[in-house]
Amino acid sequence: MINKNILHACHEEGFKEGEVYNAYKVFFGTLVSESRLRIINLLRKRKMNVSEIMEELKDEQTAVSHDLARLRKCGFVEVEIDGKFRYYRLNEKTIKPLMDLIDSHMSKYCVHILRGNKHER
Amino acid sequence: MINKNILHACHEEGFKEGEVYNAYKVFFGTLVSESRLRIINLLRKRKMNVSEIMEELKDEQTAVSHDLARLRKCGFVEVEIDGKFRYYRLNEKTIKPLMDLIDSHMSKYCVHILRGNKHER
DNA sequence: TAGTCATATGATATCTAAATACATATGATA
DNA sequence: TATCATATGTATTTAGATATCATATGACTA
Repeated sequence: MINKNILHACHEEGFKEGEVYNAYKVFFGTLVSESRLRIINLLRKRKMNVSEIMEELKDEQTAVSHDLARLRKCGFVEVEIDGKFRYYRLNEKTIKPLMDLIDSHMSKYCVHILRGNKHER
Repeated sequence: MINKNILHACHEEGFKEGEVYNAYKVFFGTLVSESRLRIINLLRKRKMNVSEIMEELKDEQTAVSHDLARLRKCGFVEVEIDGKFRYYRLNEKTIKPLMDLIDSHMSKYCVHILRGNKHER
């Protein structure tokens, strides 16, 4: 079920317009982070536990856990507990297709963004 | 054509890994702005010129133009010049389906984000 | 059951980047 | 040439993110 409008998504839940926009800000803000993008990118291949992610990214445990907390909060990833390990997987339903779409967009506009052009009148 | 990986998008263009992630940061950073989200939301309905957008959002001309410049740069919108007016339309190919996907994601997770839950163990 | 491994959470300080505001430029039309 | 519609440049303020450190928890292990 696709919503016609950003606001429809949460309005029914009783949130005000400004609050809904805040949720979108938190959601997109989650992606304005190289380390979180790297995690997402890793998880596109397979599920991984925290130690594996740390190893791949050569990053600190607290940093990785903080990033994962934010990703979880926004529904980018899901956790699966396996003994003392926690395996993270990408949200297949929405985030996987989302990232595919964005990659396809970026394959066209990445260059434009990086070159910093303002106009092409 | 869908890319398997964030990096594939721009690697062929000769950009380094860090640069590619920067482009993604700029892209998503564009969406961490209530005013820009409002503009996108407006343009989902129909194309509009700058004055019309100003009127709808009750915002200053310079503010709106700055926002539009950023949206243009990242490929969210396209311009169509009509005399002294400039009509903006949403990028139909990628951004429209993208926003639909995100809305559908948010209809599920918006509440979770707004409540600020960290965990649901 | 104490220890340790895997992971999460909290708090704060620093740094970056974004919103704001103001000045000015440009291109089209009347 | 004056005015309308819009774009661009830049400095200031301010919010938000990253980094770091300290600590907590839950599970397994000797």
